[in-house]
Amino acid sequence: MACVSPDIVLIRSRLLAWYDAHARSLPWRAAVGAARTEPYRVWLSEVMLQQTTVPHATPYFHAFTTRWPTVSDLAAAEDAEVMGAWAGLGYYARARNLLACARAVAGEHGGVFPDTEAGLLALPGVGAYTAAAVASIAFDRAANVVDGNVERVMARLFAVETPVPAARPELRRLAGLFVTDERPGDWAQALMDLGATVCRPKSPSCGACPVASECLGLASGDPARFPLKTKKADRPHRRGTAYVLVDDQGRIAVETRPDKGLLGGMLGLPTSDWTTDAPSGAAPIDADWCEAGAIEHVFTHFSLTLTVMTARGEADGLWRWMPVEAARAALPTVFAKALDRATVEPDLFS
DNA sequence: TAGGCGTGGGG
DNA sequence: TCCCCAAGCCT
Repeated sequence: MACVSPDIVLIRSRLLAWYDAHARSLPWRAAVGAARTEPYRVWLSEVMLQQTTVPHATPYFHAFTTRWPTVSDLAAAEDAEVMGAWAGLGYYARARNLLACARAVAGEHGGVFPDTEAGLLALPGVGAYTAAAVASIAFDRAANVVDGNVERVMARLFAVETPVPAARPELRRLAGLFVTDERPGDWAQALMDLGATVCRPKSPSCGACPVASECLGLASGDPARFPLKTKKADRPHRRGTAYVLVDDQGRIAVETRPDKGLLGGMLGLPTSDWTTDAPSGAAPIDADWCEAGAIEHVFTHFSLTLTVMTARGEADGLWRWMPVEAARAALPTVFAKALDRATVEPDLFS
């Protein structure tokens, strides 16, 4: 009864038929039967969706496409505008590369995206996945689109026992078995929709899966076991201090962080180093500092306890001073939390 | 190449 | 509460 080997052709036809009936309606996706989505919108959505959920990315997609309707509009934007608009979405190197890519398209390609996988791959912030996704979805080119969803679907269909990340080359090879010139963009999106809605990481709904009969993982009795993973190291903890310095006009001291590294290129509060040991170092300026408490924040590779100090001060030339509402909107989440904590201090902004 | 790089939601 | 994780890319 259980299949011995997944039938590639059968899986393709079943999954494309399932996609025709069950494709998700997403803001960056053309309606069924409509013209293809513009490359700009495909690219923008793909970058926003890197390691990011659809609900989180969606309002940002609307904000960006409203404010910058074309790639040339985006290319002409100020760095600080784009970084501020990205605040809260995370992985801020994406925003720096987004702008660099828009400017490359506007400046070196006449405002038109390259229409080949190789051409796309040469752009900043466009890796193997995004190049393949844009080539297939926007330009209808056959491409092997492999993201986390596709890896999971392949690992289950073929019951791959090698754990990731070691299994990645094999999972990519398996995904490549399905790539043809027939509806390449729909195939890529069908596979990702299946992974997102049916072949989910936890509790997959195999009863709703159009290719369950071909799945060796299901036949094994425990499809959720795939893909196997190697255990990752524990996350270290760091401590630091952030400073909220307020002048008599309700503005706060801020800085633009260096382009490289954590929160690179983003607006930030004055801060100590964040270290494994107890926080050390002097305040950025001499003032009557008051401790407003602490906030907890978790980054990808460490967690952080940030003590928040507040003081009134005079505007000077050492810091940039920004109205608190404007700063709040443009700060990455860790600093927005710290600022919110500071506002519990009575009279700080009065 | 393995590690740096955010955030918020769900089990 | 904690752990996992979501359409990766860069160095």
